[in-house]
Amino acid sequence: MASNKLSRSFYQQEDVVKVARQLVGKVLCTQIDDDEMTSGIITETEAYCGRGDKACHASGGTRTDRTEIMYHAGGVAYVYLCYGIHHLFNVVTNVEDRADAVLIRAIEPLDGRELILERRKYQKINPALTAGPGRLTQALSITTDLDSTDLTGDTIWIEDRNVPNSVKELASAKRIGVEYAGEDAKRSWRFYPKNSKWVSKK
DNA sequence: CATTTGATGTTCT
DNA sequence: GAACATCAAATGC
Repeated sequence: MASNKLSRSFYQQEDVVKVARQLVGKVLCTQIDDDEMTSGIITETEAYCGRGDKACHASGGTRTDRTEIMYHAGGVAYVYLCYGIHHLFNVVTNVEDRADAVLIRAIEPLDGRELILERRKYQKINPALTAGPGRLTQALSITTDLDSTDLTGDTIWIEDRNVPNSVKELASAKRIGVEYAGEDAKRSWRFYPKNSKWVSKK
């Protein structure tokens, strides 16, 4: 069966907010070492724009060792450590030097559910398992080791399986945890399916 | 229930 | 030394 893996041209679209919308309902997959493949339906995203968005790590065109990968052409992973504990996964978008990215905040488990439960030390499947940016990376075994990984490769990738969520009505809201960004904190650049349980916060 | 707090490490000033 | 795109456990109603 041919896989509908998202192509480089999908990630290189110029409107990062549009990409964030389109990613809801797509399927994020990881194949780590010799583990079984794990995946989940993306249920929550946030857009970060390199130009004119104070909430973005690369706002104002600042380049540091950490943010350098955000200036890469779209289609690579940006993974960083948050609060010393959590690995947060972003998709770099747009063409080279724009530094746009989409943060994946929540998924609904699909493939490899038993392995996901094991990684999270959970007994049952419920939203607390994978709804939250630090939770889903643990579930899919995404760490900063995977920073800069090419999303068209065989370690982390995103597929379009035309799952029902992809046609649900989307809700939007302010981004989480960016109060420091002043006026930019008010932008409604967070997206999730209306009525979905697999969302970190309403 | 809601709210607070402690854990934890890298980056940047 | 402060800040940080968070989470889970503990405490307060």
